[in-house]
Amino acid sequence: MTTLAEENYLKAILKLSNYTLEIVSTNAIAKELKTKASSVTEMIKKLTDKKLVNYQKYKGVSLSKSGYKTAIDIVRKHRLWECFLVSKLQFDWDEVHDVAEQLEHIKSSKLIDSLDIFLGNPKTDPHGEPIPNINGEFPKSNSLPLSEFPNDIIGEVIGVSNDDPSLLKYLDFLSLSIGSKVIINKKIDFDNSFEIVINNKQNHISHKVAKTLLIREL
Amino acid sequence: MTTLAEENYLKAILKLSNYTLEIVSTNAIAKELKTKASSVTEMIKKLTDKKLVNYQKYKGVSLSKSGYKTAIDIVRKHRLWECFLVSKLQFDWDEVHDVAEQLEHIKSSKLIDSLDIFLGNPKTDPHGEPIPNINGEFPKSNSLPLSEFPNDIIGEVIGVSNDDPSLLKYLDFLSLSIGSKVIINKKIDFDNSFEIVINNKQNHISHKVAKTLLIREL
DNA sequence: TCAAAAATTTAGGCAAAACTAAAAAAAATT
DNA sequence: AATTTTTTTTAGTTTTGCCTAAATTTTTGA
Ligand SMILES: [Mn+2]
Ligand SMILES: [Mn+2]
Ligand SMILES: [Mn+2]
Ligand SMILES: [Mn+2]
Repeated sequence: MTTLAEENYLKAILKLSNYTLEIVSTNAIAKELKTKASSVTEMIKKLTDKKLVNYQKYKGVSLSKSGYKTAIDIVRKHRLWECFLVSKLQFDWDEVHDVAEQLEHIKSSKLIDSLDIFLGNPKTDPHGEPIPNINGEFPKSNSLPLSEFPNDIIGEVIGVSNDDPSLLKYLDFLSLSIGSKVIINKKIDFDNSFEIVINNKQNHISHKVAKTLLIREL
Repeated sequence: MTTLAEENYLKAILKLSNYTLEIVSTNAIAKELKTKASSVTEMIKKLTDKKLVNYQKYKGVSLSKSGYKTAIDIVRKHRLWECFLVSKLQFDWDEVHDVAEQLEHIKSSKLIDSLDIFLGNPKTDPHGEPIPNINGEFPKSNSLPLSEFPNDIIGEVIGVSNDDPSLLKYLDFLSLSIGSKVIINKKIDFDNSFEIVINNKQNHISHKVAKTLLIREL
């Protein structure tokens, strides 16, 4: 049985490894979890004892098979609960993340699998992020961050890879949502920002924002 | 902010005080929470510091106004989540308690109030127990435990005051559910058991079971 | 009323998960 | 290659919530 703290570490490692079994550094985990490197080292030892990660002193840590499955399950729960909050309880997309951070730790496979069915087996969460299925497999989609998308081509926003409410509220302000059509007019070299057209209206966005927008060619 | 352990203590005290501000003993709490009296004493001190209970050494503990409200909120959450599991996710009534024990600790008043609306403001949970409203008030109902109900009078089962799955499965086996009609034929003095008619079928139940059945005169 | 029994509290520890400060290893620079 | 900087680990504390054993208070009942 995994503790809440262990689950949060596994989830952080999964995210930092870009959802693979790549090696992740102690410092990166500490930063992600807003904790100290020494705390991370201690927890990694516990996770190693439980065979949830592979670890070599000073060399970093990677998820084991079972650690990966555990972490994916938490992401599955997080994203399904976000769907529930938006589609059944009328939450806005910027209100769901913090509650889902709590709900993702509820332990009951019957609960989450019933919820999945109740929601109609959604493929993506309210931010367009893919939901692992009951076997832990992702529907991989062919998208690029807007920051890497070519100029002058119509793209569709299919997701936002960051659940920070301040970002999401800003996107609302820009009238930018899942399904919006965008075209990059111009990349500004000086600060890596972008002139873009969103639903036929001219806008300017920073590199930091552009990185979070997942775009599919139309 | 209350911790999970604190919430479980408050809930236990509320239950043992019969949902009043009555004084409760250290040992009773220890038994309810399957912990040791010494642990209870320590926790009571913390709850006292937080002004959630009133306490005098060796004299027992009672909920304060704010402790009562906090405890009632947890009961409200517990029972609403049980409703959700049964009415939306098709759980059986004996499967919901353990999951609700986890869900009741999710912190978000928007979540629970939206859930209440989503469920249509139910007045009772799947076991017939009353659900406090958004202001923490119970709909008080005029029911008696079957063990105190008079003989030869038709009663209706309106609730079960214990969520133990083994009890609930046994009631299923007896075809006894919320709404069932019952008549006590005979009280057996030797073991305090009962001969009763459930939906026109003759049965025999123990005192322990009879105490959990809440009956309303028809 | 007063000793025995029961209930409760105190004292002293333990494990989980965090922290700070110091030591050690690895990486980057000169 | 040697030195400085950065990263990581170790050592020693803290807090929360639990435990056992011992001490104290209350209750029981002879
Ligand atoms: Mn989220
Ligand atoms: Mn999301
Ligand atoms: Mn219950
Ligand atoms: Mn119930």
